[in-house]
Amino acid sequence: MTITEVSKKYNMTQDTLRYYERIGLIPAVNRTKSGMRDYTEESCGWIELAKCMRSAGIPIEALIEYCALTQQGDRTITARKELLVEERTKLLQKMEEMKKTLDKLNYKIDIYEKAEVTGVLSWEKSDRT
Amino acid sequence: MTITEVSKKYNMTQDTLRYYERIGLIPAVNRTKSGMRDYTEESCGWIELAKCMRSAGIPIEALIEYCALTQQGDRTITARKELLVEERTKLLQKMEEMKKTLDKLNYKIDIYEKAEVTGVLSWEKSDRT
DNA sequence: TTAACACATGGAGTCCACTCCATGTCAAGA
DNA sequence: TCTTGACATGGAGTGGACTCCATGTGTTAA
Repeated sequence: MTITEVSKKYNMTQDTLRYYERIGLIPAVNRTKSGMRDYTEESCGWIELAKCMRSAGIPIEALIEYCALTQQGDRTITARKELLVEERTKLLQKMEEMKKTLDKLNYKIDIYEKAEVTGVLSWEKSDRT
Repeated sequence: MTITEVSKKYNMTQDTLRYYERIGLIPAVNRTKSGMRDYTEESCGWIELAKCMRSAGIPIEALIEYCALTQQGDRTITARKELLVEERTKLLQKMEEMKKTLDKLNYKIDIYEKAEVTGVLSWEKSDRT
């Protein structure tokens, strides 16, 4: 696949695709004799993984590390697993933060909705923010 | 409360506290006659809200807007509610993305754990990333 | 009253993750 | 063959969110 096709498939810019490859977030992509990128099935798998991880805010540095480990063969399996476990822990923490924020948002929206009907903002104690 | 006390209470740097006030993410804080910040209960409420919202990645711009609306009185109640609803929608979307990523992470960690025992990476089809 | 330390301000610097640009090569249709 | 549009590379620029710094004033304990 050409870079244009991949960028359409995953809805990512060509610049981002080249950037990810350049910094080693995905392994080097195959080239045609003339130097054009020719994405394989496996390249696409990496792109998809990168997109998924980045969409959840997993830092680029961790993904570069993971990609590097992968290219060192099966002896890095434990290291890779540990890296992923660590990122999972951080992700879970972020999700908890977001859940708290969601609750706060729901609470405030509820107060505002009531106020639209009654004309009165019924905040709890000193919570007039 | 002094800025040092507030920064300890919320575990935020004084620089961040001043920064938030400077950009209007929280309303202007009271001052002593000599110009030192003197945080009230309500100021603290704003700090807490800012910290909570930012920890979930709500953009600073939206929070500045919300703060500005709040200072324009009750006639902005609907606008404030709509702003919060919009941010809630985005937050929910992010949480879904994260859930997908979490599933992927769990799947991969599982494969790596099995590989540590069996010595074989049992990826599905072309999913060797 | 005088070190030593807290606080204030405005502006510069940093980090992350892209995104854009200049310049040059390659390819495919008129 | 010529031209136009896709692709390549290296490097510069951008936006968001802080974080640091220089300089000046305030405060307080010995």
